[in-house]
Amino acid sequence: MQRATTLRATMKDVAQRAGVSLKTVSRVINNERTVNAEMQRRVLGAVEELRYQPNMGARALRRLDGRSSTIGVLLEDLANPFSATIFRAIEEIAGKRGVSVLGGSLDEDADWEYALTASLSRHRVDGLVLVPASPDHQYLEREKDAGMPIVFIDRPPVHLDVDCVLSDSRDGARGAVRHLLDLGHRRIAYLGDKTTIPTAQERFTGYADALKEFGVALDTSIIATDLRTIDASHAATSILVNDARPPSAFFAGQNLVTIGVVRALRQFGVQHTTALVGFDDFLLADLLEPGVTVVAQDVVNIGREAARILFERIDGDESVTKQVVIPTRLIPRGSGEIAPSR
Amino acid sequence: MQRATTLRATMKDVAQRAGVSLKTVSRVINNERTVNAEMQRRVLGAVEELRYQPNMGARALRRLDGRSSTIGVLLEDLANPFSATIFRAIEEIAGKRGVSVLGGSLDEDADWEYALTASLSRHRVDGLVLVPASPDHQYLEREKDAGMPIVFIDRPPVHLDVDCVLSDSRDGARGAVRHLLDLGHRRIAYLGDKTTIPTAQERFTGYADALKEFGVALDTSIIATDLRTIDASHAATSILVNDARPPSAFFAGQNLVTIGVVRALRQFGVQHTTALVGFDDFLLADLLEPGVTVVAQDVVNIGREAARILFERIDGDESVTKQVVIPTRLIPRGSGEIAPSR
DNA sequence: CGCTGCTGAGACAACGTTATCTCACCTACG
DNA sequence: CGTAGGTGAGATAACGTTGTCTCAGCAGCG
Repeated sequence: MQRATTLRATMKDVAQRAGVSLKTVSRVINNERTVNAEMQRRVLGAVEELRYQPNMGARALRRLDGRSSTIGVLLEDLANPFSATIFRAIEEIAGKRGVSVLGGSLDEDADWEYALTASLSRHRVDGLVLVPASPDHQYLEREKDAGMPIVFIDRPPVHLDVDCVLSDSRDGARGAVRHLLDLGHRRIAYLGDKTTIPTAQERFTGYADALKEFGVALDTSIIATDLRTIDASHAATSILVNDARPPSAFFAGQNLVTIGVVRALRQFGVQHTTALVGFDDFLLADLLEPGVTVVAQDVVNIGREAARILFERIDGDESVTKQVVIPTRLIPRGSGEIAPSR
Repeated sequence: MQRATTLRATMKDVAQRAGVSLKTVSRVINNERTVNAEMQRRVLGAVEELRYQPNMGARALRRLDGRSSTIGVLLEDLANPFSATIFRAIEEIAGKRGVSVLGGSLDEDADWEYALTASLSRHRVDGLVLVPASPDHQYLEREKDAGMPIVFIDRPPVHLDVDCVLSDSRDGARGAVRHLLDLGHRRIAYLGDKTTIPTAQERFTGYADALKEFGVALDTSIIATDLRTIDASHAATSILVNDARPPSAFFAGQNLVTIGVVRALRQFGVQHTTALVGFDDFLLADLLEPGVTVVAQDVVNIGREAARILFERIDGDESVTKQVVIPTRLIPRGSGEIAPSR
């Protein structure tokens, strides 16, 4: 079989063509200043003629810093807008530095997380951005020690000391529920994602905080958790809406959950009489009737901040690890401003 | 400076620990059968203890086939649902094979496409999936010749012979416009994306086809192109709606364009009297009032098919290049079923 | 004029793997 | 019992780069 690499020009080929030594080509490619103009010209000419592209793998192997010009980004699900927006923000910053991004979706599967981080480790990525699915992150200590900076997004690291960027979930949720309480609601349902997800816990805590402030007792009969899909949320909402004493307001702890609630409220024709505030904004929320009031996360900035920190670490920043909290913003659009009926 | 790679165990370390030769470790790692059980046990023990992870870069360098276990996926914009869904579908198939995916967004910028394909070439990706922004793809011939299979998505290759997967844009658009014509509409506006995008051209052609079938002449005063954003589409629609002779129906050639039309129709309160069909489905289209009728693309299958073909090529398939056309589907939801007013 | 120091360029080794070659050992056979 | 053939394992080279060492050539100096 033809060796695949024989098909591409190597430094050796360029050197031969330019009539210089291998090392001189390397010097030109790496912009070292100790090469005279004429030789440089000849080398660049040969590079052009042969369309030479340096082999990053070989370079990473030999270089002292071992950098692969590659980072890994593992998110929950690249097809959902939250993950996709973050990926895009990171990719943009990486691209400017000439760094390529390896991306993956974990789907809340811890084993898959172990598999993909191992794969990235084998590829010797220069850094990792992670929205973890696993409950314990100590296993990443080894990678960190091997010189791979890690930045967590959305969920704080457990048993691991690395940087983290997240929304102020608890505060955002508290604000949303206060907003409903201020309007007079006292029977506010909570619908949330898997309770193993720290952000979901935080949001629930914010919900509980607000109720407590107003002296309202938690009522487990109007609290539903572990809702992962539009359908699950739709089903849970349907039951609540048709209860003898339905909640006068809903607080939905996540994107898809919110959409499920919207669908169910409309199905039973109570969307104009039941209040709703959702956590996390989504496209077209303003065009529904009523518009959906949400606690918006600044997703783009979460991604940018994570990328910024990661590259600082890659560039040698050894300062103490930090946790960056990005504030949320309540966007009233109608559904959250419906007062309880008499 | 400490050499970064010194921090990670190498085959040599494993060999030493297990008391065997380097090559024996290599044999175990690569599941070669010519190693006896006892040695294998010792090697695997050492691998475990040292948490050895093979260096893919070094492996790719040395192996005859030069495979990096990496592919590149360059799409329009990873933050938009079309691109994100495709990326996810490809990533899923690649993941099952233990292949990592380098992703990038081109934003219709041809120069950025040249830069990113060059970067992927330097990383020696095993294959490339591309939604091109450039008008001419001959420059990729070199990569193809170097043994890098390429699959185009959504837009056919120009001056390059590679596989391609796309939706039947022309047929889908024709069907959508026929649908409106059948209802009696004769004044149907066309709003579309950049005319340099082949898919946009196809959709316009489908629009023109249908009008011709019904003997309706093209009217450039109700045709707007080069709309790239919700705002641009909103502005164009606003003008048309407020015209002395407004169109009775709109055909929107792309996702964001459709949303811009929806916004404008509602702003001027004509969403229940003006028909609308959009190309490409979007989340919540069914929850708007009226629900938005769309020509849905089978995005997941486009991505899967592209990945399938790419890996077949990587596995050595040398058959003649193919073009796979995935059919579209008209989903009536209300907005497309509004009859023209008398 | 001879020595020092600098500058530009090549020779060579090494990074972490795998491919090839070699060899020791064992089994089977005449 | 001697030899052919097979089998498991190590020695060595090579992949495409970059780091280090070396050296030729030359300017500057006493």
